[in-house]
Order: sequence, then C-alpha cells, then structure tokens
Amino acid sequence: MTIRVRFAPSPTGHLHMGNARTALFNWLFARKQKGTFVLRIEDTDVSRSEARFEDLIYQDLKWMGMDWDEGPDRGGAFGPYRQSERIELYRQKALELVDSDKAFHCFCAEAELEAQASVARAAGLTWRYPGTCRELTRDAAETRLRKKEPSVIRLKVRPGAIHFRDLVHGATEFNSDVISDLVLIRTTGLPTYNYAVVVDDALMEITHVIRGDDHLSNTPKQILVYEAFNWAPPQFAHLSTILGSDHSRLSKRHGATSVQNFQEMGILPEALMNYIALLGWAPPEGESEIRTNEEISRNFDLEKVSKSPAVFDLGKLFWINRHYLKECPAGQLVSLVIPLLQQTGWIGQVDAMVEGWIDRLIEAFLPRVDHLSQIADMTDSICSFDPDEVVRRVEVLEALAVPGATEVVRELGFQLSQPDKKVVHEWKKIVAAVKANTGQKGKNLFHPIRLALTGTASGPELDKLVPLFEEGSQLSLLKKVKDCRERVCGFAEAWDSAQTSPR
RNA sequence: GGCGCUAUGGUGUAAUUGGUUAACACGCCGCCCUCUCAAGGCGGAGAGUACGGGUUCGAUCCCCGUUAGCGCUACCA
Repeated sequence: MTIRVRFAPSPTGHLHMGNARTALFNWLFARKQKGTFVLRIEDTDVSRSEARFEDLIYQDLKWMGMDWDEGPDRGGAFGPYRQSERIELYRQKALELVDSDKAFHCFCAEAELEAQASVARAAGLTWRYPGTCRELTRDAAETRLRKKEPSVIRLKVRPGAIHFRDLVHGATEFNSDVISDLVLIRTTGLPTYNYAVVVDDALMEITHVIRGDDHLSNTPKQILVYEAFNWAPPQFAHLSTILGSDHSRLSKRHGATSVQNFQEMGILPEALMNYIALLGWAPPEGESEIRTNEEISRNFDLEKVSKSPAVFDLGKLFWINRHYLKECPAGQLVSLVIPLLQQTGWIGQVDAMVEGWIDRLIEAFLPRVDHLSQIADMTDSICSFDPDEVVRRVEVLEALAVPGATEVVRELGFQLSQPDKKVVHEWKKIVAAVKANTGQKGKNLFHPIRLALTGTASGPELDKLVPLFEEGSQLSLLKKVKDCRERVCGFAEAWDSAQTSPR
C-alpha cells in the first residue's frame, strides 16, 4: 500500500513556523516513503478564512521548495480538496450516521447548553452533553426538522476507553467519559473540524496523519468518528509545539514567525527548511547539521522525532543561513538583493553596471551578515555620508584625538586631490604615500583613513570599500554615492570647522 | 477545575535502549589572523539529567508522586 499524507492548513494568512514544520515533516515523510503528499484547504471557519490566503499558502510552500501531488490547484482523484466544496458530502455522511443510530439530531438551544456548561465549570465539574435529544424518537425528530427548528447533528459517544498508538508518543489512552457527544454538523449546516477531518482523511485514504501536538487531545474524538463509520483509523504522529524564547507558544509578539517574514528578511529557503527540520530532530552524532532536504529525507524517521516542545532559536537559524549564503551563487544573490536595495531607496532601474556594483557590495558585506536585508541596511549606513554629522560621532572624536590622526586625514585628502588620480588602481600607492609623509603606520594609519572614508570605526576591508565608492559615484543611482576624494575632503573640512567653532 | 502531553548545559539534540569522565551543534568566553568589525582556524567554560521518593549491585533511561510549561475541555481549526 502506498503511503498517503496530507497537510491541511486553514487559509487565515501566511504560513506560520508551526505549520511550516508540519508541512515539512509531512513532505519529508512522503518523499522518503515514495508516497503521496496531498494539500487540503480547511476553510470551514468562514469568519477567519479568506480565499486570497490560499494563494499565500501555496506561495510559501513553493518558496520553501515543497511540492504536492494532489490539491485544490492540482486536482487529483480524491477531490475536491477544499472543505468548503465538500459541505454536501459532510451532511450526507452525517445523515448516514443518524440512520445507523450512531448520531442524532439535537435541538437543544446552544445558549442553554452553554449556561449549563459554565455552571458545571464553576462547580469544578466536567460538563458533558446531557443527552436530552439522544433518545428522541425518529418521528419526533423528523417533525421538528420539518418545522425547521434549529438543530445540529451530534455523535453518540460510546462509553469505554480509546486507545491508539502515536508514532512519536507511543501508546496513548483516553477515557471517553470526558468526551461530550460532539457536534458533527452545526446549525448553519457546516461541519465541525473534528468531524470534517475524519471524513476527509478517511475518504482521501490518508494513511498517516502528521500534525501538531495541539491535536493530540482531539484524536480520541476523531477516533470515535472513525469507529462510528466503521473506518480504520490512520496512523497518527503528533509533532511537538514550537515555542518562543520565553517558552510560551510562538506568536507574532516573538517577532518574525511567518515564512513570509523570513523571506522578506533575506533568509534563504534552504536555510529555513534546514533549520526547521532541526527543531525536534537531529542527524546522527558526528554528522553535519547542515544538510539538504534530500539528505534529511533520506534518513528521516518519524519515530526519531522529539516529543518535547522546541524553542525557536533565531541565532541558530542565522548561523545556518550564513552558511547557505556563502554557498549561494553570486548572480542569485544579486537578484535577491536588488529589491531590498530598492526598498531603501538607493536604486531604481538596474543595468549591468549597477549589477556589477551590487555584486561588489555583496562581496564586501556578505561575511558579516546574518540575512540579506542587512546588506541593504549596511549599504544605506555606509553610503550615506554626511561629513558634518560624521564628525560629531563619539568614535570619530576619540579616534582623531590620537596624535597624528588629523595629519593622516589631511595628507590623504591631499593625495586624493591630485589631478588624474586613478584612485582604485593607485589606492595602495596613495596609502603608501600617506604613510611615508606622515610617518604613521598600522592602526594609526588605517584607523583615521577608515573614519574619513566611512565615518565608522569598523566595517569591510578598505580595499573593498574604495572601489565601491569610486564605482558607485559614477553610477546614476537614486541617491548619490560620494567618491573617496569627496568623502575625505568633506570630512577634513567639516572637522576643521567643527574645531574652530565648537558649538 | 477535569483530562492529556512534555521535562538532559542558555538553545536544539545524543547517550548502543539500566553500566559513558553525560556527547555533538548553535550561542558565550579566550587566543591566532587582522587597520577595524566580521568571516576563518584553535582552545575553554557551562548540565550530573526539573524536584522528591522508590525498584535495582547500579539509574538520564523503569515505577509513583510533586512542580512547571503547553494543549484539549466550542456549533475555532
């Protein structure tokens, strides 16, 4: 028998880390087992679901590199794959259950039951549906139905224990005493989650249900539905929750938590996939944690997945991302960085010259970056150069207080101002001249140069920065990149005037 | 409140399934490299396995309680 798994998100927005991992584990399992991966959209909650969110889910999944064999957009032999298109099916199936006396029409007022429940809760008791309509005769029910009394269809929960074996948690047992006669079909005619999943999973012939831990307590209810239909339940595998750094459930307030967030940040999809796979799973000792999906899926084993919740560690994601960034072909990086640079307002239309410049930019900044959007930030802070502001920075003030530092700046300005200087090619010569004429060397030589050029005490090698400034100044960008001469001379001037007229 | 799940350094995971100086990775600290910050290389600190009881010659591993976190307890999914 071939394995069939499914990922069944609700279209309520971008994919979240928890869902992304559920999708990934399903996908890994399907690929490893040469099975079928089906995508199903659970949109029975009309208040939260929106059709446009469905596309977001497809996009996120595709971006991460996952594909599916069946789904609303791809079709398949077990469709439709949107719950909203299966409403009639759920209703029919529920009616079958009523016919076989496994379920019943219930006319109890929701408000009244709720009131009972809250009384019970206040008394510290477990509330269960009292069974009022359970014993209604078929005729009585029919008449009330004909009178269009509002009603739901509820399952007759059988007494006794419910056992199942979870692939990650092992043998699990629940007592049905705690389970109320659950609603299958609501007053509105729409199915409830716990009912619809079962109908879908069974009819779509899903063999393994791999989903979040939060469904573990729902599983016995669903098994009851399988039993009522005389369907064999699938295998279950419940994945642990992903927690935020404070050990509470991961949510927006923990910062970036959706696939979209990471994409915008400039995290590579391979990195995100790799990291998420590491949440609750680890390769054998001594083997690298950096591995492709192929490698992960090759020895992926659901029973090896951790039962305990995992804290999402941005730092480790960044570490993995840095790794993939280094391996990423330059051309691809350039095209990823372009939109980020456009956002900061530095570039508009891109031609081959600009691309070349961006390539240099990446080369200079990449080693010190966790994710691509930092390249745009760094470009912004280093290319914007306002001498009057720079000259007031504490780090500049401190560094220029060192004896000989101002001479270095002045001499550098002088050297750069010589006519016909080919700054990029002669940079080494220029520095050598400054060195010879000021007698400064090492840190005392380079530190002032760096400051006069960039305004900050740290950053990429000057050899990389100089061509960046020179070439950038020739380009017609949205903002002007100042060349080296302009920077140093502007700096020297601002410095002098700040000294003579301290504010 | 009831029911369930989980519990190994700061974080993610190992520990041949009762016998190890409790391992690896991220992070952190230090050193080397270096004009600087990164990157890279090298080294180090950090847990006696949530807590308390058992069982056993011996418990990270088995059992029981406690605590904490999370989930379910809906006509949300």
